[in-house]
Amino acid sequence: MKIASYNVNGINGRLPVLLRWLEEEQPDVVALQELKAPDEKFPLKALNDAGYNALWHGQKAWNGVAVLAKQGLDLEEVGRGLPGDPLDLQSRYIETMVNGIRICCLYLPNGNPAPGPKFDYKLAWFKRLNTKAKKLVKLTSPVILIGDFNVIPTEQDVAKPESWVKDALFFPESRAAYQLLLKQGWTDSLRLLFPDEKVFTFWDYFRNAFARNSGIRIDHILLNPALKKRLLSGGIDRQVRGWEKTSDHAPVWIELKDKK
DNA sequence: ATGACTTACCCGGTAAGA
Repeated sequence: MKIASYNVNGINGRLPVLLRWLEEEQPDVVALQELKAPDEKFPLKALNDAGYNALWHGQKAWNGVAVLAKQGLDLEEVGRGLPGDPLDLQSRYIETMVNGIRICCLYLPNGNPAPGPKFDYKLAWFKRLNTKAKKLVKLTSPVILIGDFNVIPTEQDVAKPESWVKDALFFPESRAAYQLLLKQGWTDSLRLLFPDEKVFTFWDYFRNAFARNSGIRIDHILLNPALKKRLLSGGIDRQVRGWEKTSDHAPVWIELKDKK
């Protein structure tokens, strides 16, 4: 089973790109972030026609997450939003089950400018995620934490570390929170598969960053111990970043061994 | 470089992204 994550940066604005990628790569499950669309504007028909069922948690103009699963797979919602904030106004988390695998799709706050209230919100949201993740990692059933974490974990995950030191994505507090998460027992699947390489999932629109491969790795697929042993392969569909009217992120994916 | 790009909003300037 092939499971992918893609920050689409506007699901309606990027719909042709999303559909082309689904057609070419045929992922079984997709976690989407940054829908930038309210629930009623989610392009369900186009996705159905492309062979996918969907569950989504949208919001006007910003944020928004969804899980797609190929028709024929069993897709069910477990819940949306994280505990710990009574208002929880931003649509950044949706949890689903797909054929027995718990898919937890998240879009962690960016947090810039840092320091400041947005950075405080990022760290608070991260703390809520880690509280939730601590329970999930212990499950004996398979669990995936997948999405745009807006964290550059280490210097290996950025082309030019010095140009990101004043950015919320690379602040010590953000990196520390991600390390705390891993310490719970999660496996960063792409880093496990590419231990010595610089691989990126985001290149900004400025300064011709993609052509210069001046990227960062911020989209992550974390596996609990029950799933780690089923990891076969993975990669980044970086060609998608070179398409017309594309997102500033590229899709990232893993392939899992089918359960006996 | 409170820069540069790109998009959603409502209808041209602001907010947000990373």
